[in-house]
Amino acid sequence: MNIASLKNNLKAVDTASLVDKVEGSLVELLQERKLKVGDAIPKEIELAEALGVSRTVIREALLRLRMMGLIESKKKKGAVITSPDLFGIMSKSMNPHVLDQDTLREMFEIRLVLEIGMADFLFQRIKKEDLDELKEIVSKEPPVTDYHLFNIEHEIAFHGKLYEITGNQTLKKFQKLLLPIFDYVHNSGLLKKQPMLRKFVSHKGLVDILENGSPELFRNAMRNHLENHFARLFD
Amino acid sequence: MNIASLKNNLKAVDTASLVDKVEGSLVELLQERKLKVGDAIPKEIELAEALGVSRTVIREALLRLRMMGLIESKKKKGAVITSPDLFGIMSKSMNPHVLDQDTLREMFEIRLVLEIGMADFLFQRIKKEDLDELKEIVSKEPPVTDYHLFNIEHEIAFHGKLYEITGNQTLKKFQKLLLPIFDYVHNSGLLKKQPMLRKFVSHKGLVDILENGSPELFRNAMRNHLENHFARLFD
DNA sequence: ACTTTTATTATGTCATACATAATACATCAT
DNA sequence: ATGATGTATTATGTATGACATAATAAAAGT
Repeated sequence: MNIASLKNNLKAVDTASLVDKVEGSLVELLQERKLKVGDAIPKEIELAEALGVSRTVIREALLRLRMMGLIESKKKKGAVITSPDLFGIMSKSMNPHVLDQDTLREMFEIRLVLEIGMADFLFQRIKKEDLDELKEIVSKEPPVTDYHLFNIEHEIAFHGKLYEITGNQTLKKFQKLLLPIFDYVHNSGLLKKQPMLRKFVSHKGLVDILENGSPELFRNAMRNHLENHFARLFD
Repeated sequence: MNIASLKNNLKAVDTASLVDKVEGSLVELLQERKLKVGDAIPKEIELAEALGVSRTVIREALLRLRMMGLIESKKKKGAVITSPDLFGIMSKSMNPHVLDQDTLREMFEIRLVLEIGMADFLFQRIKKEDLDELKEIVSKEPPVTDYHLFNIEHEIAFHGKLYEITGNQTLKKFQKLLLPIFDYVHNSGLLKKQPMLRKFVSHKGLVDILENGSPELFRNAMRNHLENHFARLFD
């Protein structure tokens, strides 16, 4: 009898650890019973007895759920269900020092993709107050000097506001996550050369288009605005 | 003495739990010593003794690192350092049934942003073989019927290939992550109405532009191609 | 009625023992 | 000697029991 036929007859005994199984059971519990956010789940000991495993295993499984953002546990109240914050989880391992260079560069690229691609949502959801705030930010724009090719904080204020305008909280969180990466990549020797000082479409130019232009115009303008970054990636 | 002045004098005793501290120490250890991927880290007992805490605490901290994708632990070999897979981590909690509706809709939106914004990377990195493959995919495009507004598998094949062409692995993983979400959102009653059957720029049209056009043209074409989805969000 | 003290409770931490899987080493038959 | 088979070792996985600690509720005191 060869290996292949064995595989067919022996049907893979599950190699999953106890914790794995318990984790599965708990996740099921959460989504089946349609528990509302804020509801408490049973105590560790109760779970241990109900599932017939030790509290150790329950605790490890709960820890996993906690890391996934599915629950939060407080000292006395036990654990309560929470709505998972996807990027909050990622932010844990989003440490520039532990990511390899390829990944860092790719995150850098994704930021560019997002800002060019978000145009339609900007135009769909921008309000008058947003426009005013953008103008306010632009009016405070510091001059470009030789030492500081651009002012990081001002960049963050402007571009961050754009993410906010999209009305997409998840996207906004993503951006917050990308910030340290962007900073790191920009300053490390990861990319080919220092950006040129040539100015392309300015922040003010972008605002003008937001006020009077179209998504199409904005996409192209943003692409142009980010030219220095693209140049460092492509040239 | 009021609260404010207290805050200044008492300098925030760290409320972090033991596990929190140990986790921090371990992360430091990983990034300071510049350990290569595949290197083994000390055994649990050694760590426990070195840091002066119980093995329980060490284990919980290690579990966190494992969930962050920083290490992998095997039965005998102890734990080895791995390069964290950001989206692999997220995929753990990326279960449509545990995410709230707003988040789901926002993930849906992000997909649209990405596909419109990725144009420059497509043009920069596409190879002749990629173009051939895209043409091959398009040639097998099933006809549109009343029952199936579009064939999901074909959609995935085509758009997935685009992500692949960007050469951005992280982006590609992101897309894989988004797939079940997209499917779920599309089929659930989350969005306003069924997409219309009107055809806009086709897959073939997109390929033509990839061959002879420019990033600008592609962005606009993709925006048009996705019009049905946008309509469901905006109308 | 309001503050302070005490008791309760569920998670956090510790210690120890044993189970289990992966590996290395020793053994044996040919 | 070689290759298969058994045995020992080792580090993680699981179980158990105990105590610490923080948050809450209940009781006591003014």
